[in-house]
Amino acid sequence: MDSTLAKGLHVLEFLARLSEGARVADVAAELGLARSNAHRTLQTLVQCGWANQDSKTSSYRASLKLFELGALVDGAVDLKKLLHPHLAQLAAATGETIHLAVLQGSEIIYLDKFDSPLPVAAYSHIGGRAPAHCVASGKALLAALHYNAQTLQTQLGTLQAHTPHTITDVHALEAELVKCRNQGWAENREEWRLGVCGLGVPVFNARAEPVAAIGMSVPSIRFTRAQARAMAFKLCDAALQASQALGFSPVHLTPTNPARRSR
Amino acid sequence: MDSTLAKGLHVLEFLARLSEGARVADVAAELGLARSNAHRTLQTLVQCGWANQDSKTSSYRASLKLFELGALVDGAVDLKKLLHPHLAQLAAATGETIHLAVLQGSEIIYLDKFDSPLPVAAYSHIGGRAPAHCVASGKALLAALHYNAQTLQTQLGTLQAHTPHTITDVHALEAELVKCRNQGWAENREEWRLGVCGLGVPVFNARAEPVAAIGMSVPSIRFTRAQARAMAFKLCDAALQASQALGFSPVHLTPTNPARRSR
DNA sequence: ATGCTTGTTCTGAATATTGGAATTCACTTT
DNA sequence: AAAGTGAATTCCAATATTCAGAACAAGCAT
Repeated sequence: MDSTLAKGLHVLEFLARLSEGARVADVAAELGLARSNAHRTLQTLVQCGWANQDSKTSSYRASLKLFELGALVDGAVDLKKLLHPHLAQLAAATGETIHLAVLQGSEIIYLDKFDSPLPVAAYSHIGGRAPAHCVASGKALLAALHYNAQTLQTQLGTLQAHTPHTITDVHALEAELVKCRNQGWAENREEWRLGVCGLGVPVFNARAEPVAAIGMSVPSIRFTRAQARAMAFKLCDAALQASQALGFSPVHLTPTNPARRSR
Repeated sequence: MDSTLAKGLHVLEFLARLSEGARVADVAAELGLARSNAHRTLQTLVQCGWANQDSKTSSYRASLKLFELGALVDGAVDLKKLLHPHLAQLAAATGETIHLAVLQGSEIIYLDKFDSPLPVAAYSHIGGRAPAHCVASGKALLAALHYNAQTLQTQLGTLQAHTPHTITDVHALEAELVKCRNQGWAENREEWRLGVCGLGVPVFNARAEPVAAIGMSVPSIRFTRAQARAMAFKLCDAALQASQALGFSPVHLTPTNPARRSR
């Protein structure tokens, strides 16, 4: 493994996550490097265009190259572009916070988001992450992937609790996912943040693979059983249309297909 | 300069710009590396989470880490978040394609975009770039920065022509920028893409520095003098409100301030 | 002025990287 | 089934690179 490259990537990530500029000493201290070492690494990042150096304070920050390339990453770019209008429509129809998420290891990453005009505890942003087992989008994707307890264990590791309602047992999670598949959508009842509930439905591509999930975040106040059902139906409709936008065709469904669901 | 880091960054950029996955041999050939060298570099990227390797085909592609960090880059994140609603409103009011851009060297980068429902030659996307001297957003920013011919020359280099209408002389560009400052907005009359015109107005932060531009792309068919003026007024209003959202205060304007403009 | 902090440059010593060859692997063809 | 192909991966000794500490420079506060 190229340690110089690994070190440079860590420095870049450190810069990106910092909103202010970082000085050489900051970087050296944070990553445990010699000052001279940190200095040369930062200079390399600047010369390659991945960071900028403020000419006055000589502090460094990540450049827009990261933004530019981030916007190009495959999987994000296509999904986001194709599904954006569907999310917009759903957001307009429901007035709730809607997001598009994909699974990455044990977490989901939000690719796109529409904020509700109504006051919601806004806790996610585009590019942000959340543990897959705590949120509706994540559970929808895990359910669609038909993971069993064994696979869940290896993919997610220990199920960390984030509220008293978080599911922390793999077998309980497996049972929950079965329920999701049966009812056609996933629910999150304050399992990630207290006061926030959610719904999630998977989106399938032309090969009927679950590639993303559409999620909705709702304050627990507005999340009665009847309201949840009504929202879930809208969400399922939107997700089906989104899947079709990706070339998914419901007629291909077989009894063993993860996308099968009844209403 | 850390050559290993530079090499790794090039590989990462290559992966990001590619929509399909790349094999070891592709990377090696493209960047002129030995296969074993390319292999280790790619493995390092995977281990650090910046790339994924397809377990079937063993091909590599950039991971969502790039997307995640790209969404965090300062300057992009704040501007985009704060100005998004203003762009949305403008897009809704005009029905034209609206974008938010910042200056980066000789080019502008699109931070945000609203597509027009009307048929437009859509040629830009979020994260995409365009030469600053050819587009209205770019000219608005250059004008707001009060660059003279000398500075323009060093910052932009040779002014490449992209259509017969592109301004390729620095002194002509300088004169054009004066005109922009006087009328309060910048225009692009098919200087970047034939058939596409545009308008651009700078957005200022609390220190009255031009930090971004709001632009509008319009097919040349709909771009008569009267229509352009009407749109430009709306654009100026939106840009002023956007500037105020960043803490800009028009009362601070002085006669020498770049933001001064009359209507 | 003087001392403190921080960025940058310089150096030999130590170490990681390099690229060609050998090996394994996954498929395809005979 | 066996051999053949093309690619990914592993190995290894030569070598070029990086490392860490010290020295230097520059800015700032005391």
